[in-house]
Amino acid sequence: MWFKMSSEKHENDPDNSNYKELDEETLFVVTQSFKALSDPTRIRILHLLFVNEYSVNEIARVLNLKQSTVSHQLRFLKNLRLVKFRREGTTLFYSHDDEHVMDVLRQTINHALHT
Amino acid sequence: MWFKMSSEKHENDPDNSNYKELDEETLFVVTQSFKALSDPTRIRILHLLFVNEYSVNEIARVLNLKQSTVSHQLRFLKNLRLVKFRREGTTLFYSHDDEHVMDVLRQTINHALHT
DNA sequence: CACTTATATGACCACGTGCTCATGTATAAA
DNA sequence: TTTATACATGAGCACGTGGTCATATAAGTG
Repeated sequence: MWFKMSSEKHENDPDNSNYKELDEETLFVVTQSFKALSDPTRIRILHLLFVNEYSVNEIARVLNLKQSTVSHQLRFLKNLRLVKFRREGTTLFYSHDDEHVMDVLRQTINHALHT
Repeated sequence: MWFKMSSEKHENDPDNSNYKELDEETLFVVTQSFKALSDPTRIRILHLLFVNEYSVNEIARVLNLKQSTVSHQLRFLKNLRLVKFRREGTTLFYSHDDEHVMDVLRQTINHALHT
């Protein structure tokens, strides 16, 4: 026996009044997450942080970026709680802090590599 | 018996010369994919296209957007091959065309909804 | 305290992005 | 061919973004 799902098409709902939009807050959160991943510098930083923690200067040296550039981007990522840091003397070691976002990044990189 | 993995830390590679950066093309592709998802209007459009196909005017009406706005964003998404369309008379029906990106979007929306 | 090292921050600038208006193009009907 | 409908496109503008330089702050050392 077959049932017609209301989501199959919208021919029974010509005005599409049945469609449930994303609520504003969800839309904002999702947008922000992807915005964090929409810049090559931030992706390079997060990619570096997949496995290890790194200090600001290490990140700058390995990725050949200015220290201030790295600091700015880390602040951006920190505000979105995608990275965290621990202090050791005057040095700050940054590491990733959002498994879900790192998973999404990992998936997308792997997908890009295998196509 | 325990082995020390080289990826455990980078203390055996102080200059981190062992680190393999993302190649430029992969970085570009990944960045572009996320850029497509980093705008609320584009997310709303793709979210609408999760299940059904929609004409340009339908999208504009349901999401309360100008027709030209929708057209511009659809061109953007089309260039990245995230959507496709079929013609029926003068009407163009758009639908999604990249399962991976739609999956990533679905995951992230669900994650945002459940936190 | 002064001095060094590591990082953060603010001002500025060049560039990118998204929306709107006006207009162009394509298909179908009369 | 004219007219109507659906969609695409270009120009212009307001705003956002990322990098750089200069400078500030913070912690450690002597």
